[in-house]
Amino acid sequence: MKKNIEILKKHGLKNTNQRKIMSDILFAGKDMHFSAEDLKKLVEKRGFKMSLATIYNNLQHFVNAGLLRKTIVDSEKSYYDNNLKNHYHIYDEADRKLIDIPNSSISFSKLPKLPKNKVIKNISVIIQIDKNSR
Amino acid sequence: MKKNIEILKKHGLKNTNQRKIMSDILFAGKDMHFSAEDLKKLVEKRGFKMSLATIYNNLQHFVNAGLLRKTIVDSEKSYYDNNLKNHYHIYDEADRKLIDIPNSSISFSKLPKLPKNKVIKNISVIIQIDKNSR
DNA sequence: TATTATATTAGAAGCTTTCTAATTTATTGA
DNA sequence: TCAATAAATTAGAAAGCTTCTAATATAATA
Repeated sequence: MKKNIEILKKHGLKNTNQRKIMSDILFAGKDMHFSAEDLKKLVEKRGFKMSLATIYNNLQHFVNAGLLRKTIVDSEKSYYDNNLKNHYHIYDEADRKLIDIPNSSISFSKLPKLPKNKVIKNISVIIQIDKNSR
Repeated sequence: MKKNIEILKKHGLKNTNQRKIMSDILFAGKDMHFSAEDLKKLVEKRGFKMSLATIYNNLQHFVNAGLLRKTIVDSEKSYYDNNLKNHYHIYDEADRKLIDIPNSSISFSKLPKLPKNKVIKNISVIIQIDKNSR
């Protein structure tokens, strides 16, 4: 896919086979949440081999370039999100699944005063669902 | 401190030297955020030795017993919080510090509809402060 | 207080993530 | 266009964080 190569170039990232493979999966247009290991499995499913280290390194580059987001959900593992629109998450502990919810579905009527000179970068809201509910 | 021993007993936790040491630090009445490694340093500062594994194991037990909370802030490490009152967090990326903010300082005017039969366990709000603001 | 059952400790093992030397890709100049 | 040089990338190895489990300690029972 030519488009993906151009996306990489535009962000100052060298165009390598490994990145092309990752981009084909990540920028196909479907919203997804995944760990590095998840992505490795998807790469292998397509018949390619790639070191997990390479996947980690490139995910970091993609995040720095603004092509992906690293989400804060779980303290055991890092998860990435290719949905760049501002949004919140519902996290279901039972199946460890993250569900995107649009920005418009949560509103604040009150927010705290910040320390002097501090600026909000992001507000992350995670609604945890009880493991025992079903 | 006798009180801490009783807290442990009340929660079905056996009374060991290691837990007494941890309790003396954690339940002294001061709100704190810390990692397992942080706590190990505090233990050593008091002149005791304890395996990091023991600290991890016991932190988990304390969380299960409802004496501590595991917070979701950083995907690199687990952080614990001895403040059990419902509250939210401001996370300052620059110095990697968490600041507690009381429940009353944030209000929602709108929350999303949940999937059928699912019940909210917790809403975690983290306000990330921009690294470059000062 | 001795015996049996249960829980805890901490070294070792297992994940997840980062580091760095070898390699690949891009750039420059002829 | 092609060789030489510079810069970035790959992936094995190392490091860091967390869990597992056999040996040990604590609690329960008689």
